[in-house]
Amino acid sequence: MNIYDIAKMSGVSIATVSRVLNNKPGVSENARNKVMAVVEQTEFVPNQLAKSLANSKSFVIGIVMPGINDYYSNRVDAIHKVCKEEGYSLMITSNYKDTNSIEEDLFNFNLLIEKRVDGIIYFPTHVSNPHYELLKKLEKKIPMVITDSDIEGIDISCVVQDSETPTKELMAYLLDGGHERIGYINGLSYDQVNNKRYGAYVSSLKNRGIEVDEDLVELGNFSFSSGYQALIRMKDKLNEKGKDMPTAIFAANDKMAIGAIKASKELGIRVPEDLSVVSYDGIEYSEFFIPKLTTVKVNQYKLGQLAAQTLIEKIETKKTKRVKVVMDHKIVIGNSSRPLNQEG
Amino acid sequence: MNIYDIAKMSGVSIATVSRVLNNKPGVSENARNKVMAVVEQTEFVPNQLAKSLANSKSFVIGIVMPGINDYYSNRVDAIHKVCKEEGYSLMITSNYKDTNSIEEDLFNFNLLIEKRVDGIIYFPTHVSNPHYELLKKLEKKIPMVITDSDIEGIDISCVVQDSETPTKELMAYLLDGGHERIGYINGLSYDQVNNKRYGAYVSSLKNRGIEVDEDLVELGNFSFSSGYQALIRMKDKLNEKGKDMPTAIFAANDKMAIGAIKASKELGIRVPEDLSVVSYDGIEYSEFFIPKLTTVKVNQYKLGQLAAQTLIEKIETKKTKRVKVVMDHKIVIGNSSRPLNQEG
DNA sequence: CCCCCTATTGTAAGCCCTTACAAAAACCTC
DNA sequence: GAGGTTTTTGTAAGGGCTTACAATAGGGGG
Repeated sequence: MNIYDIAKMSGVSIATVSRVLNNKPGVSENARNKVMAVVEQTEFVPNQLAKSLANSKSFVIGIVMPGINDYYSNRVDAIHKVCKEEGYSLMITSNYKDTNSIEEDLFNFNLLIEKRVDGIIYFPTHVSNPHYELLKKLEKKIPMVITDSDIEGIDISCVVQDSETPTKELMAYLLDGGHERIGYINGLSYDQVNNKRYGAYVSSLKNRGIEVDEDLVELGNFSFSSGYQALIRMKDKLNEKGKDMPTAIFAANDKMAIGAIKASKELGIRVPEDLSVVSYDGIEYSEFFIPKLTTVKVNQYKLGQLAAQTLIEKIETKKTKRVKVVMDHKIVIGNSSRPLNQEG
Repeated sequence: MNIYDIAKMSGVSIATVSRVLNNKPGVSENARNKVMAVVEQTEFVPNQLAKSLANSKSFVIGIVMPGINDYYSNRVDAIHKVCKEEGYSLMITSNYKDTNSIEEDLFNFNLLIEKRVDGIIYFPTHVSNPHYELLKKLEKKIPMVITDSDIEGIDISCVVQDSETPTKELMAYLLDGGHERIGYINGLSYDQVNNKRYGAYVSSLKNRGIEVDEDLVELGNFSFSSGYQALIRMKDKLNEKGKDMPTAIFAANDKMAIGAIKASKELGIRVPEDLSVVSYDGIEYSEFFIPKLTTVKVNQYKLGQLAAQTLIEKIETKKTKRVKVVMDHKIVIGNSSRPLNQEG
């Protein structure tokens, strides 16, 4: 069933059918009615592939992301919503290699380009040199927006979180509260956002004249259990060296903070009485965890909206000006932390 | 840039180019090399839209889901992984109307059909009469697999959880532990899975000769805060009527259980000492929440895998036999519950 | 009733592929 | 080298749509 059939059945030409189907002017009321009647009766569904082919426009937007997980679900939901409102569909590709391999990102980009998506939203985590080369090649091939990473020298708009300011604010909160021995549970080292957070942690300490103690820094991978284990490792290591536990810990994300608090409880360390734990992300759980987390709430939903809007604007206006959108943030003070000298 | 250009540049015909591009036999080594050289040099990317049009096969699978959220992310991730391995891409559509409106589901189905996806995975929540009509129409139009709901009289394969057995097992655990006043925090009433859980709760009580006390049943909407509020409402209502709180509560999902536990703590009700809370889903967070939840772990990842495999098999073999796959489950006993008579 | 202008309609080419079928080339055999 | 096979190659039609442009119909004025 195609427009030739519809044309025949309604006694008009395919051009007229096409015009009716696309609500274009220049069709008599009579012809329009005849066509509509046949379309309804036959439940005809035009073939978008053919349409896209003829128009060189697919009305599909692609996402290249590290994995479809709870961390990204709000962001993707927002992207989908905006796309839908603007008439676009969403094609999602994600990366299954452990290392978020560049090969697989490349594969995903090619897939989307072959499918002739109108634009791509990229959630990079790594930004290595080969990524740079890859993006450099893509920058003029297809409209694109990057989230979270701002890559210098590449003409691609981005929507990013300001990772430094909130980290500094939260560090100031701890330091002002009298904490000086502040540990850190770090995330994966290739992650640009993560590294900025860590960098701000280090500089916050230095600005107050506090030396960074390597023994207070543990590495995790953003998961609950890695936070759990990181805390246990930290405790063991400090024990061994005869050092005290820190009075506060900054975890690079909420999940690791939760894991660390769980481990603390099991080790008899009370949070926040003995140990303040603060973190980053403001995921939904952070509010319902007991204790409620002190964290930086990043509005993933808005981040997704902005990314989609930026991309669609780029697609539709063909504007080439690079835009950098910085998300606002919000510090949430919960019950997982408190000033050092507070009684209670 | 298209195959005509490539043909011209490499001095062969488009048929030969097409054969080379698709690794088809019957091309001389010489011709193949010439074409490959040009393809590499020009970085030519064939247009999948045209290909799909010519082949009547898009290698795209669509999902119609209620919303892209953390609950579904594992399932979607698994679907994507299987699709990718089998050479399919994924197009996601979700429903933004509060009520998961049938109109929007219909819109999404039409969108995917217009885009000529090869098959659809549907995550229904409602299954009302209009849904039935809709699916009845679609059943022969396009290969489809439904998750979670088994709809009688419709020739569409499904992958479902067994909601009743695990609920009964968990109820037996509570009842065997001496609990008799067992409350329930229900989810949304249109959700088939939810209703089966509730039904099993009711029948478990009846089988032990326990009357269902309506005052012990509260309604939530699966969110943390609805569980939180449900518990507070229950307490207030029981207070008013001069009744005791139940000794255990079955929450229709983990999030509501967590909300309820949070509310309990705030009201001075100790979990599990004063109140056992059990629930359903086994989300990642349930294990790291304090206390660790007693819950039914549903393997969302496997569910997604099975759904995708079932669909792809249907697409590729054109088999018409309806299949019903039932997921296995696992009861996880955590620290949010305990036998009534246990001291501690 | 003729002429001109506008509104409507249809034809055909184009978007980029695949593939059946015909044609040409290469290879064997005797 | 003729005759027959097999392999390679190319032409052209088809998949379903859009749209420029030509053709036709309809309307108004004189």
